[in-house]
Amino acid sequence: MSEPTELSDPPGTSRRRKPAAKPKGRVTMTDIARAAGCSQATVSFVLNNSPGIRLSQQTRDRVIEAARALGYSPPVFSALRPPVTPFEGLDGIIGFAVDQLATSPEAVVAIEGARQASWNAGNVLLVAQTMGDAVMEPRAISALTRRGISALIYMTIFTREIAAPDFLYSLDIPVILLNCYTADYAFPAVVPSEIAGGQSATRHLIAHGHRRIATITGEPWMQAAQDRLKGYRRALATADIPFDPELVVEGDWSASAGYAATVKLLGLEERPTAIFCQNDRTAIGCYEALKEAGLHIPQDISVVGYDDEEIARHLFPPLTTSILPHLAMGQWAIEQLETPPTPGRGRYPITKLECPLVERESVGNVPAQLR
Amino acid sequence: MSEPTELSDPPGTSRRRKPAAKPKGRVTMTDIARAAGCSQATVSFVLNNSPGIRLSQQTRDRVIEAARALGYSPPVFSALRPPVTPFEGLDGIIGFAVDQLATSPEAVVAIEGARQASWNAGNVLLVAQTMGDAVMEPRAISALTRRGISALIYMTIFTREIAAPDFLYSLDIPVILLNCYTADYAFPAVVPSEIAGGQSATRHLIAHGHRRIATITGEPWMQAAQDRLKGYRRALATADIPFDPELVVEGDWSASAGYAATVKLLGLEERPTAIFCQNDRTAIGCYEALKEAGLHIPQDISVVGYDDEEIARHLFPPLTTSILPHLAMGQWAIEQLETPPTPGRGRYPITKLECPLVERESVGNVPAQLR
DNA sequence: GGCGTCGACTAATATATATTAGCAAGCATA
DNA sequence: TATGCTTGCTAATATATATTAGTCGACGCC
Repeated sequence: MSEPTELSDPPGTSRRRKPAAKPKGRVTMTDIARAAGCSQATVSFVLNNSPGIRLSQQTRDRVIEAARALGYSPPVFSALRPPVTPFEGLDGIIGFAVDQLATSPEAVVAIEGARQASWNAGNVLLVAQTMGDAVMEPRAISALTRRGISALIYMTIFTREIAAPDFLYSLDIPVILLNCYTADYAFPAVVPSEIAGGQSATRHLIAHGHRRIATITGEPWMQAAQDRLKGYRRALATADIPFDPELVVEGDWSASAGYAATVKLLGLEERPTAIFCQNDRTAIGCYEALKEAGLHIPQDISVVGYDDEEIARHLFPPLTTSILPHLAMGQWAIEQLETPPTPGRGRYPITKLECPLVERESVGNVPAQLR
Repeated sequence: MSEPTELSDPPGTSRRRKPAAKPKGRVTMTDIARAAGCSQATVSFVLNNSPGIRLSQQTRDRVIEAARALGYSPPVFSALRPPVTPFEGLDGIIGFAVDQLATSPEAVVAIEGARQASWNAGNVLLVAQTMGDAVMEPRAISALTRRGISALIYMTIFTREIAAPDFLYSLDIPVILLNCYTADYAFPAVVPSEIAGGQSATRHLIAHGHRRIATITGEPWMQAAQDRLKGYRRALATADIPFDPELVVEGDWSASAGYAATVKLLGLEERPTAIFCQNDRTAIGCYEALKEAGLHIPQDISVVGYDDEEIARHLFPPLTTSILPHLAMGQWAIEQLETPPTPGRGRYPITKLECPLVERESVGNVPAQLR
């Protein structure tokens, strides 16, 4: 085989072949054999781990090393990637890449939504973490794609615009962005509608007669914080309540910042009758400061949070807060896959999903004496 | 192939071949071609999505359908699976199967531990959910194994003995059990040392002078609840404090059960000076009941929790609790992979990892008047 | 020192897959 | 009605991989 029909010298032929060459792109077992100094058959045995074949560990190692060095990889059969459409009883595999799994519960919630939505289709969700790391991310995603996935959902923990890594563009499967979006609208994308969320939280307070509504923000460079504040202002404007900068205190999403901010608000000449904490942790600190000040929630003052973290329902009184729609976002992402099989690369609008308010017991009407 | 060296009739041979047969296990493109009513070449074109080849969509569909129906799949060169040992600069893939991701944070924590441990080795972790479902589980795991994982970590949410699914035994990669174990000790397994955890939580209270220590259990059928209680009893016994059944109240891990149980304990003739809540949620309810009763923590009464949930540090006062070692368990699982390359199938002892106590501010010395 | 026989491997070959060349049907010109 | 071009496919064949049937040398053993 190696000597092209030149069968004049049987053994020790390896000396020839110097002439560069291997112009054909693919790496074959014969190449590996040459590199490892053994026969193609041996390579086949090693790579397949053929049972009943006895080979020295050395040879095995050499073959494997050579195979790796040459980048040998089995064929993929891209057409066999199962579809993601429901009806078929096939087990598709959907990749879910997220920068971090551990820092906040939202990623898991979105995964849960995606899982639920793909459940009846029998699709398996495979999750990889990119850690937002330039080295790990391609690896993680190629671990997903290498053996064929039907679609990729790409999520970030913080809502933001991203510069999608190049390889996302060259995948030949549908890609859905979750909680992030690209400037070029190249992929379907879904994010929470934080502006509307901030607005309806505030409106809820207004509906209870509050006019003097404070808000404690998150870290101001984060889009979520900006949008929630924007919603707050819109709600005030809609109700013809003048915006009072004194009532906006900058926090950083933490309970201690919530505490400090609340203390500050209570020190105001005319204190607010309601506080919109832009996340639940902030509300924890806020609660504590209010209780210390001897105020009762919601009789004396109302509080709303945001995010509907687990803890919100364990607070006393249970906190009215806005649900981050990550469950729905996960479902939405899967649904996108079901409808059109991705026609070319279009421009997709960014979908925003509502953050519904869960009413619990931390909001009441304005106390009579303050009305 | 099937016609043994009978080369007398070149074309149109397909008419023969009827004789049932396809005894060879493997499915070939020729099989697919026959099923789809086309040539092997066409199958190759379709499956490889060869560029520049024009084929009707119908034919493509038929081929793909046939390929699926026959279960065609590309070879996996098992020997090429990258090792899990650090040094090598190769990106291995480690599979992590867990029954559920969303129900509790522990799964994510264990994953995080595994990720950290495999980080410097450049290994990618791929997570799949089995949902404890007999149909989904094999699919999920085969989705992992099919892409050539180097090892599998199999985790359950609740600590328990499992009957490992058969296919776990026939995998040719290392399998590590996390938070579960099999009766036959066939795999390395790691679980939290709940007995020791319950013991040291109780001992901590004893060390602060408490003698009358109550405990609120979890759901009694769960192993964790049994073990934590066992640890409580051991600590008492060690300190020569008689066990008083009155001081053990059955809960169900929930805050409301914690509340009710605490109310009951406070109604006791001689009330406890400390309460060991067997999880943090129970402690939330406990806190509330104590506060309502006008008791201050830790001046009047001490409380410890278990699990170190996020919320524990936001309680007022921050709750002393035991850390579930899931992070360490995840790391441990990865470390097991690094040491011996799994010699045969041995019998592995179950490893138990400590649940260290985090001291915060909910434990104080016994109030003078009660001492 | 002749004789098994066992470990480690390869030559040759059987099978599977990829690719090239080109056929045939349809249909739009001309 | 011939001409040419496209679409859709296959026969034949080139390449790649899997498997069978050994070869070869190093023991071990009367």
